[in-house]
Amino acid sequence: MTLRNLQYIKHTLAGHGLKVTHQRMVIYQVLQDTDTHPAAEGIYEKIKKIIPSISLGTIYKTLEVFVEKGLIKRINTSEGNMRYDARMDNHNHIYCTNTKEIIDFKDEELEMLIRDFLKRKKIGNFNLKEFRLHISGEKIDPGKHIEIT
Amino acid sequence: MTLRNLQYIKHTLAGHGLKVTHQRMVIYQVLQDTDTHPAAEGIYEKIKKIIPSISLGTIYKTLEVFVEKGLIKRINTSEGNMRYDARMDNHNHIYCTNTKEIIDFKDEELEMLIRDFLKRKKIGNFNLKEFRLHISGEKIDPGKHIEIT
DNA sequence: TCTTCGTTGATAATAATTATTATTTAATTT
DNA sequence: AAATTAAATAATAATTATTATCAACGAAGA
Repeated sequence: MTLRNLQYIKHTLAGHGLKVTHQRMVIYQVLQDTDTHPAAEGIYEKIKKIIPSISLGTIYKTLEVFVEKGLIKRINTSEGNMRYDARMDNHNHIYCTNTKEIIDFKDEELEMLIRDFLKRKKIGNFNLKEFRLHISGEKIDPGKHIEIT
Repeated sequence: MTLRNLQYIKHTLAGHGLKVTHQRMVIYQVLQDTDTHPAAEGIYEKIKKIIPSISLGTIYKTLEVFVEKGLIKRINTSEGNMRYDARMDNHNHIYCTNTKEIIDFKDEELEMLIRDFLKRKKIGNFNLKEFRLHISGEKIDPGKHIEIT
């Protein structure tokens, strides 16, 4: 965690009306450095290595506050637990039903395609916030990565 | 529940390798007649009106079995509970973040658009099963319906 | 009808999350 | 810089959602 990052994180938290605490800084930093969309428990394990005294309740509370303030997003899953995403730009998700991985997938063309479609297709009495394509299936070799070309 | 439907449901359950029981028939029928994507608790309330002796555990077990056999689908949500969808054709979902409603939205053009895109965009080491567009936002008047035109 | 085996209902157990509260910490005031 | 205030944290209890267990029951075939 560089000094530059530290300042940036402080600024981000404060800018969202949050009191800057060590716990929040570390949690936010760890989320920023993760693209695996972890659950609370997984985040807890990572943070414990940095702040051994952290409480699981603090993780939950902090995640809730971050979601509320628009710093991170909750991810839609059909599993029994919640997962989080610190990436706030529009992007899609690929779900692997056996490894439970959620892989980011950004594509400008797809985004334009859908955005354009939705512009034509009017949804009345509804204030559209965002859209995301959920692609689901199974990795063929669970040990290897998915490759998008 | 007409006699015709009864026969159809029996056939559907048996056709998926399930023993035909009164509970399963009623649960499947109710799911078929619902497009609100209810949670287990909501389904339980509906079924209790028809089979007062039903147990919540039976609802959960039955839903699990139905999902496993491909009769219904679990829906991805960012809430703390699971929701179910008996509609098995490809369609998309509109999420209202304040009423927690999930509204079906089917559009052939959109489907073609995405299907065509995915055909060009190859995802390696991945066996694609399905895709769905998740649209989220808020109803402007929560008392009224969303209108897609 | 009898038998078999899966299903159901009742309930206990577990997992995930939220709530509570005393203590600690950051920010504010003096 | 010390004192004050208000909010955040840690520890833990409580709640919610879901899954597991098991005796009794019911469906389907012999």
